[in-house]
Amino acid sequence: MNDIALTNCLRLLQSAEAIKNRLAGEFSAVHGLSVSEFFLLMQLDQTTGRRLSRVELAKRLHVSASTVTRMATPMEKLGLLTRESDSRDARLAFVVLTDTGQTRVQEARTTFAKQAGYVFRDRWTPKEQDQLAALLHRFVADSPGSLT
Amino acid sequence: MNDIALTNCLRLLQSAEAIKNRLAGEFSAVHGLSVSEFFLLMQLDQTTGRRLSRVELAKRLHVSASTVTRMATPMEKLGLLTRESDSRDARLAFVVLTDTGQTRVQEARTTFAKQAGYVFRDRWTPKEQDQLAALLHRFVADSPGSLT
DNA sequence: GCAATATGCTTGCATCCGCAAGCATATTGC
DNA sequence: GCAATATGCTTGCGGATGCAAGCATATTGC
Repeated sequence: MNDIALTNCLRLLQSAEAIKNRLAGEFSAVHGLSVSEFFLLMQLDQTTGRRLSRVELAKRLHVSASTVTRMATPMEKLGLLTRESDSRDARLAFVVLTDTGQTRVQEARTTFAKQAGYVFRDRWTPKEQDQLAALLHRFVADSPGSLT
Repeated sequence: MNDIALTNCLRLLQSAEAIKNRLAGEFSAVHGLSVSEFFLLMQLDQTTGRRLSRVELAKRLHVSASTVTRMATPMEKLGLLTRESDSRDARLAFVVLTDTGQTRVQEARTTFAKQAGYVFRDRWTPKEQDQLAALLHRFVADSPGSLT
């Protein structure tokens, strides 16, 4: 009845919803980026060469390839991203973070960290936050886009 | 730079994405319910009287009121839900779980618990799962739709 | 009592996203 | 080498959802 895994699953999903809703509003207002777009830029920023193919990006963001295509286009027009092709494989179309994009994502990261701080600070001690980080690490450790 | 709250925020959101994607597929195939619909039924099942107003349901599910309207209609047609009105306030339109709906949600809950078990069992010991539950409890404790 | 405001619900519109199909290029089997 | 298959990307379509507007009912201020 009160299965522990069921409970954790529900709590995890509900917590994520609450966090996302809380962050989304003011975050986009400040930097002109949605949380999804911010995650895309973060992935590139933490990759050597600041470039990834679109399918790789899709895997890391847990979205479809078409979503990556549609997310990248407007950000290219804003100058945050560039498109590059591979000389050896003409199918590949890399998404590359520009200098402008890097500046923007670092500013956004500061805001994000501050907001995250508010969310966690009132509920958990630093020690408990470390515990939580260790437990959640198991989940993201085996996926390539851990972002930490 | 490596702010602990930022890390936890990212890990929590990424974990939720991974879990949701993993559960969504086979879950809907077995019971004909999306995860969102299952959550809606769960909320009603754990409420005394098995009925909630639409705005209250919207708050607990972290969705808009219009989404509740559009989610409830097809489930009424399937006989899982009924609509009731309040004799004292004609604006209210309660969403009520039927006996059929209760049977269905309990079956679905079994499947959900089994899937959740697979997700957690391989990564965490029972003791660690208890730790995680305690930590996440802080997040959902103050919201009315804790579902636990 | 009546106007002004608030609340609950629904609907039109825009947006986001996944799926499937289509196209281009690469790799494999013969 | 060439056909068959696989891979990467884009686009059309449909589903889901939030926002703002609209409608019905309740409450408040006078």
